[in-house]
Amino acid sequence: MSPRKFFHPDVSELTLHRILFALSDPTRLAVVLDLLKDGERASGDLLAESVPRSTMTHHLKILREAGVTRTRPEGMRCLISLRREDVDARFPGLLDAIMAHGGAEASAP
Amino acid sequence: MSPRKFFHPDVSELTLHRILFALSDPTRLAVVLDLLKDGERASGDLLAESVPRSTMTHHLKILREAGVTRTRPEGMRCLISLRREDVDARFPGLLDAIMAHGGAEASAP
DNA sequence: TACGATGTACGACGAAAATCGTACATAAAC
DNA sequence: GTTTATGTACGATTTTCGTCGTACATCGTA
Repeated sequence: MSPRKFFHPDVSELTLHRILFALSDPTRLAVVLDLLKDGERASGDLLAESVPRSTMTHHLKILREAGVTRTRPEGMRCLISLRREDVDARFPGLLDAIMAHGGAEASAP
Repeated sequence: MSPRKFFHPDVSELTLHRILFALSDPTRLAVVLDLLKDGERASGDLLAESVPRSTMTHHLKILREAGVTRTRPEGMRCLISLRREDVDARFPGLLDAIMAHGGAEASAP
């Protein structure tokens, strides 16, 4: 009965165009802006009102496999956080620039 | 006999997710990194060896309509440049972060 | 004007992505 | 063990994207 496992790429495997692609979808960008503002959040609380669960799972998988987020199971739920240090280490200033933009288009599509 | 015209979005119309999408394709990212390094360049000189002209036109159109680049006709050719001030005004630090990454994945796909 | 050079428009094709319903898996509580 | 809450896996569908050939437009020059 192993706990749930999630693949997370190593820092050295992060590529710029993959990260940019992950952030180029309005829904995923809104998620990341939420995380930048509020820190770790339960996946079910992210845009819960406007996106079906299976769709959110899909987007979170893309963010996770691009190395942008970390998924940590906690009981029944999943806690999502940014891999800020990792992304910063490889692409310094990128998340800062995105966070600086802030809530201007943080709403869901 | 009007000269060729190209649509360029106003600074206020730039959106983060559109810009990130424009930069998320390896070919387009390579073009932008070239422009960051060398300044204005003729479109025909960009990745000329590896990308057919109609394909390059397509990518340059996406970059231009996202507000990342400016296209300026000069005789038979088209000179492409980054709209650095405009992108910087709206998303400070974004291009800096991308340029900092530099040539690590500047090669074509 | 006719020609060669450069770039665009358009269309077709295949690949990839976004959405989401349903079925299944996991974890906690009863 | 059963139930309930949460999230994933899978598949189907539709849309979008990337590629590129061909035809056309623009520009300079002979």
